[in-house]
Amino acid sequence: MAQNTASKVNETSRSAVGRDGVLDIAARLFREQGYGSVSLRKIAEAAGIKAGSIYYHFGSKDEIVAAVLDAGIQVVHESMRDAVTALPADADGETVLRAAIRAHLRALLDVSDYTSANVRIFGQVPQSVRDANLPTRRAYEAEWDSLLSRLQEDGALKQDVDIRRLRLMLIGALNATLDWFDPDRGSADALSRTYADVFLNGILQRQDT
Amino acid sequence: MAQNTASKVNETSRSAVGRDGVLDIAARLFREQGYGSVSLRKIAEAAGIKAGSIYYHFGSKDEIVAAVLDAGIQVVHESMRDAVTALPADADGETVLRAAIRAHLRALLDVSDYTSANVRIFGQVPQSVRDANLPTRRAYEAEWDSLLSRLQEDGALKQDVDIRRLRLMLIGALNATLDWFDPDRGSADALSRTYADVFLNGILQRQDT
DNA sequence: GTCTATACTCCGATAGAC
DNA sequence: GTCTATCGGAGTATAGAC
Repeated sequence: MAQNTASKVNETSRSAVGRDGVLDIAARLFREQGYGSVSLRKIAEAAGIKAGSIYYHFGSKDEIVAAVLDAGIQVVHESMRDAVTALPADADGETVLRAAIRAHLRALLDVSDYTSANVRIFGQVPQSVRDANLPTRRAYEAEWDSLLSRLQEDGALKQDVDIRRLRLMLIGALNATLDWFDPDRGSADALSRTYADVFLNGILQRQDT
Repeated sequence: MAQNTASKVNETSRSAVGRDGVLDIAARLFREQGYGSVSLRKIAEAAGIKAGSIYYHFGSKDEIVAAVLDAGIQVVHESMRDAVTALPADADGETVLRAAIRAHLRALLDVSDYTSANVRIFGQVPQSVRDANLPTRRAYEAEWDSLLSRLQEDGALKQDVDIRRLRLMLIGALNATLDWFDPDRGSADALSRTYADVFLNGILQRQDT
């Protein structure tokens, strides 16, 4: 986010932040403190402006939150899709799934305040804001369902697992890392390997060695 | 919770709720609506009393939330420990783990507004309230670590998985069901079986059939 | 134990000057 | 684009009657 619109940069006022800057700051605060604890006054203070000035850029607090939520899904969606697309066309199912898991965790834990803010505050925002975010979410969920279905049809995944439920389990497990992930105890990439190991092969010691 | 203290029941005022009743209602509202959306006025209204009357039973809103959070962990802790203790002494690792998973999901999804409220609002409450809940949480986490370590020492679990990380992954995955679980699509017990299947054996189609 | 009444704080939002 | 000033509402909490 906050990619500079290089056009029409010659304006009179040189705000240190601008609309995208306010969004960046809001996303960071929402990720750090949750929805209820972040007031427009806090956002404004962190942005170096006054609360009333926020309304030049946004019509309401809901509008800010909605923008943060949508961007959060878009970032992780593109991250996941790009990671899978970048693989060789003949990559096997395990490789594909590992890449998707790594991309999701990277966006969530390393890259994006927007994605982590979305995961953290989605359950705290007003119903109308949640509803507005749903189409974007559905698209990302469909991407996962499509990927998992393909792997199952190729015979890489067990036939008896329901795709929707598997996606809910997988994304839910990955998103839960936000509550305890500590980069000092290991990178997001290393964590993604552990998740892939567990989901792919389980934790039971197998007798057939 | 709200177990009636059968002693000294002969009092003058016959409140329909009492302290435990207020707690029950608060837990349900927190589970349904989250922390920020539930005011003392809402709790009082649901309890059939006025907001000011809450302060006869509790010193502050934080005190209510803290009581709900502690009870939530205690319920799921006892549920899990009882389920494991009730097994035959010679139950194998897989059986033990399945029982623990089922007990956790039952408490979360079927039985207790306190447990579900805890999972839902823990990340939304003031830091001081979170801190107050930590000892109770640590005890439950230690119960899981003890169980998982025992299974690993018995050779039931793979040797290369870190117990703490495994516990975080497992509890996180189970708790995440709260966001999407729908009893119309299958029972909590059935869901617990799917989680056990995935965590124990993974989702990869195995060639050694 | 519950009521009414109220103090105090903070919030989202608006109006108008610059 | 940002400022100051302010409105109306809702929140937690307290005091004192019953």
